[in-house]
Amino acid sequence: MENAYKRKKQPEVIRRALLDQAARITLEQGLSKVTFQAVADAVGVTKGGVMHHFSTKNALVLEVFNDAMAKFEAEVNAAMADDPVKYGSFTRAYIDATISLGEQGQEEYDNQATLYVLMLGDSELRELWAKWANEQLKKHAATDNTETLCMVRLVADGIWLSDFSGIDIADKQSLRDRLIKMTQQDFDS
Amino acid sequence: MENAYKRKKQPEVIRRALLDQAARITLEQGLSKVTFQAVADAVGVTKGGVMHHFSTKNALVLEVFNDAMAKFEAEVNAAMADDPVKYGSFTRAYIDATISLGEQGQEEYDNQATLYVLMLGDSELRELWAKWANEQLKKHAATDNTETLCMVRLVADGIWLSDFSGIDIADKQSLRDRLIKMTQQDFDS
DNA sequence: TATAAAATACCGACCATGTGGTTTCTTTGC
DNA sequence: GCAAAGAAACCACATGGTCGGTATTTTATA
Repeated sequence: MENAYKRKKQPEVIRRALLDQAARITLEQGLSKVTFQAVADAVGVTKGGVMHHFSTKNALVLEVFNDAMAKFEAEVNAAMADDPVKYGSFTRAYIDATISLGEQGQEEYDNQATLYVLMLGDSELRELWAKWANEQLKKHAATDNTETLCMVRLVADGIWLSDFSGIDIADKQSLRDRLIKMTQQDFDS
Repeated sequence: MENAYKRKKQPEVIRRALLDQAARITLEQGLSKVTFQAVADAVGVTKGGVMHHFSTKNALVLEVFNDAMAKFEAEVNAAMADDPVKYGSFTRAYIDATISLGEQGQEEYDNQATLYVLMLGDSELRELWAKWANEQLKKHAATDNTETLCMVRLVADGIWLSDFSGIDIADKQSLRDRLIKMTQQDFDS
């Protein structure tokens, strides 16, 4: 990204890079460090360049959030498509998308983290998230509405939270297996 | 708090008010709105007054965080003291402290929320939290170390997260009862 | 116990800097 | 040629932080 004016213009590529870097800075340094300048520097563009894509900081953050939400939704949908069983399929997909077993080695990009960090810090984003989540709930009510399945998803959330904050979980793999088992049978009868 | 210079000096009272208001602003408007000026205005004191108690913004936020952690610890300890059964007592106390059943009506001050919001937004606070939490875990390993109990606490975390972000939970009371039941018997045997 | 001294609590004006945002201009691509 | 992509210089302003002052409280001293 060195040569400034002369470089080939690839707005889509730049836009993606801006979103990615903004998300990275959010996670690594907190929302307050997500400034136009910082994002611009990270991508190798000027502040004006960033503002061409996202006219205000709120717009930028909102897009980062929507992007993370879309990725999460895509992940869930993909996992559901691979699941032959209907009962609990959403919950199993949720587990897949939420619990990372990657041990170490840079768990790619944790868009779940982006989602939660942004949402917990801003009440407007929180509302967006709640709306989206409640819609999902309703959408999969037919197959994933039992108390046990709900609880399983809550455990998944809890695991993510612990993981992200660095709290030790004895045997995550075993716990995950247990959760999956809990989705395979109607405990609530 | 009207008369400025002449008013009686009560540093402890002011300090408490500063911490409380800073926490409130954190929850209601986000960390970025927690400025010396805003906190000062909320308490009825000048910026200089705030800075006398907390010399830097980081120091202020750190104190707010420590304060919330202390409150949480006190809440857990109090609940444990009232519990005659040893097995799972920490987990039951954790449930008590984490899951608010207050329906509506201003759930007093949600210091759990303060804790999480601050910690998720700042990696240093996250480390503090992880350290504290892992210590608690170790401290109560004798009575609360089974996978089931761990899972129960994770559900509690999940419930808090859902609650705070506004996601509907079908029957929280019933779920809570179920969690409590899960702490009363050694399912892992 | 009276009083001087030192420390504390707090105010209010000030400053440097970074930030979000505006504008103008150049370059590229169609 | 024209619209989009992006650079570059600019501005207003809020914010974190400094500083010197004043009132009150505590401590030391006699």
